[in-house]
Amino acid sequence: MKPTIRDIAEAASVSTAAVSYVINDKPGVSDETRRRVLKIMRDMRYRPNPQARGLAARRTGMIGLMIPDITDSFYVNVVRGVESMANELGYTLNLCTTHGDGDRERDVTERFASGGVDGVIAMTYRLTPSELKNLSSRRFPVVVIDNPDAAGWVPSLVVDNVELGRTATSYLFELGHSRVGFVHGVEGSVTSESRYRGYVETLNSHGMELSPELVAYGDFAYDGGARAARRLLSIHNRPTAIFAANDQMALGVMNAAAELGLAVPDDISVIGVDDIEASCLVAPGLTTLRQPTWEMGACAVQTLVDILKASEGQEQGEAADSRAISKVFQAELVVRGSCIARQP
Amino acid sequence: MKPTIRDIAEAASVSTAAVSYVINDKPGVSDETRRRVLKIMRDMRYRPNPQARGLAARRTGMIGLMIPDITDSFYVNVVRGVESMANELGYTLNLCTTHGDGDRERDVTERFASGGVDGVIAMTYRLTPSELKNLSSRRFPVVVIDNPDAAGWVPSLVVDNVELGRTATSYLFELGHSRVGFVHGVEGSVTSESRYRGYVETLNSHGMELSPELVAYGDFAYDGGARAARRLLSIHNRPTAIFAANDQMALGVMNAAAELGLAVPDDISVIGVDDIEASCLVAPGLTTLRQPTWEMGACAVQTLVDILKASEGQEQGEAADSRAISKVFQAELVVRGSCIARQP
DNA sequence: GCCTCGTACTTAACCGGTTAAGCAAGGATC
DNA sequence: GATCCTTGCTTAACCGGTTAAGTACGAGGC
Repeated sequence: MKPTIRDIAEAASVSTAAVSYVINDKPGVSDETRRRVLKIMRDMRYRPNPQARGLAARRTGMIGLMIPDITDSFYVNVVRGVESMANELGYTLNLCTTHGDGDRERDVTERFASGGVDGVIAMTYRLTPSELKNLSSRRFPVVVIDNPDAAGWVPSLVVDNVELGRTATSYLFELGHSRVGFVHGVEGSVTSESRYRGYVETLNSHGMELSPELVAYGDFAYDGGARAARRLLSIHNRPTAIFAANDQMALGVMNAAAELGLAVPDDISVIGVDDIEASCLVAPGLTTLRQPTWEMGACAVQTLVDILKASEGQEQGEAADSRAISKVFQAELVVRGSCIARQP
Repeated sequence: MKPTIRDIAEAASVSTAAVSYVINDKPGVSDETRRRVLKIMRDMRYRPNPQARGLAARRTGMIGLMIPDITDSFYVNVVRGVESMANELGYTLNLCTTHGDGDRERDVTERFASGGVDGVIAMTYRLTPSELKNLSSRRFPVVVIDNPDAAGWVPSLVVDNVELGRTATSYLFELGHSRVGFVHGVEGSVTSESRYRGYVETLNSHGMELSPELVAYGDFAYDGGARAARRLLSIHNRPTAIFAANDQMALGVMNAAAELGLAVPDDISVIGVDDIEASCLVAPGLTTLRQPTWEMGACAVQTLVDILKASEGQEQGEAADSRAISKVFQAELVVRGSCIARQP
């Protein structure tokens, strides 16, 4: 059987308390005893039981991570950041996927909150800000990523999608394109709407009016992008560049263009968002906007752990500075071959 | 503060033991009391503390999941299967990525074994079979996925990569191709070697000799595939079809071919393995072999939980049927546009 | 009427740690 | 020499559950 703290205590002829102090690097043990105990722990291959530790110390050393879909590279990259930082800070991850189902999200958070984890990093679009707010407290922090609605209610990390839209559109303008199409994601998506706003703002700042025939709806998937492209590219004064709200759609646009006999980038430039793996596996490579997903994941853990650390000090529980910290991240342009200067 | 079992017991005027019996659906409580306790639990929004439960019952309800890389779609799809089934069976997941680092793998399993989880599902190529065997026991089962070396030592789930190689190669032969190139992954990869064996066997069964100039090494990545393709396609009697050991390389092959002025599939057919997202986002779509990743993930959990259940009965610990169950899965051909019958 | 047995509980030990409080010994302070 | 800190430990309560063993009570058998 695995050795327990009692076995170690016995072997070292000290009390379990002393061993506990050694384990946790607390004062009150002489250097000599400390060394002896450490040696015995090593010799007996002792590892404290995390459950018992957690129970007594009221911490689990685990962070709950809730994402809609582990297939989507956006989330996956956030997970990587979370994993890295969590690991560095001595936490371990409890992963749950929700498939964007609100009930499942409630279920999972409930389970998390019931003592399974010390805090939660959530990517959710279904839970309302007040639900999140209710769940979250100083001793059970919830950090939300990529949900602008939650900002102000709970600690949040978001990408500035309006600015992202501006960056993408400005880039195309700088290349000399003036008729730029836009492909939305699913209708009602806050993310897509924000990118659209950046698009419109940039048009306006260049003294242009929005042409409704240059805007189409996709569904964030390849086929939707292709459909939208067939629409946009069949109008009489067709755009010379298309900005799609994500890469899957952008790739759909590229292939639909090819089917229509239009070469990318010579006849039409295409830009996407996300920098998914496929974007550098196609020819020409897709120019896109990379969101700092890894960084956000890492930052989320950092934020969570900071709150946890802060709560250790004061016993207040709720009071004090309960305003939610929000952090805004900017996307970065990744230039590949799918956009070129407009042919004169 | 959150209610504990004592609060419930008090509110229901029974002992904590009675409440525990209710929680765990055990006999020894009258229907009336049971109902009363259940109602109170609901009213007080009581959820038993998983740590305390685990400590007392010697189970955590968690499964450790160790994968090399969460970016690779093969692993991700396994994770999805694991997640689904674990969820269904009432287990929660503890995810760790190792980046294929042996020390980290040892570290993680060590941590898992020290009481964090009830069992482990591991995708590892660094730990030796005997290390795995040592780690694994009836009360702490380890199920290994995709490591043929481990089969026979611990319960294992593997894909029949030789058969996969045969399927891919036969398919190309059936389309009339007789000069078929092969692109290896990194040198020494068991997976790649197995696929290669299937390739060679199929050649032989069609009465052909292996032509060494038709075999090249990639590195499982896009660039390696492209490099290999440039080699294979520049020989004087070039292949009419290429079988790459994974999709990333196959896409590299496709693009390199295009750069050389060869059309896919008209001049050259290409087949890959894995069915990554990009494979259906390119034009033409990449014909590939899909491994039953989801199914393997789900099956791994099933196997693990079966062993756990079985161990509850007998107290033997080690003895009895300690032979490792192994299960072999077959890949499935996914036909898209990148392979066509050889032009006469 | 007594014994036995099953049912519906309760009691209390235990899981493996943490931690507040207590205490003995030795040195400094006055 | 009595008092007061420190230092270095030990004791024991506690975290929130589970579970073996014990008990009280009513029904059934003889």
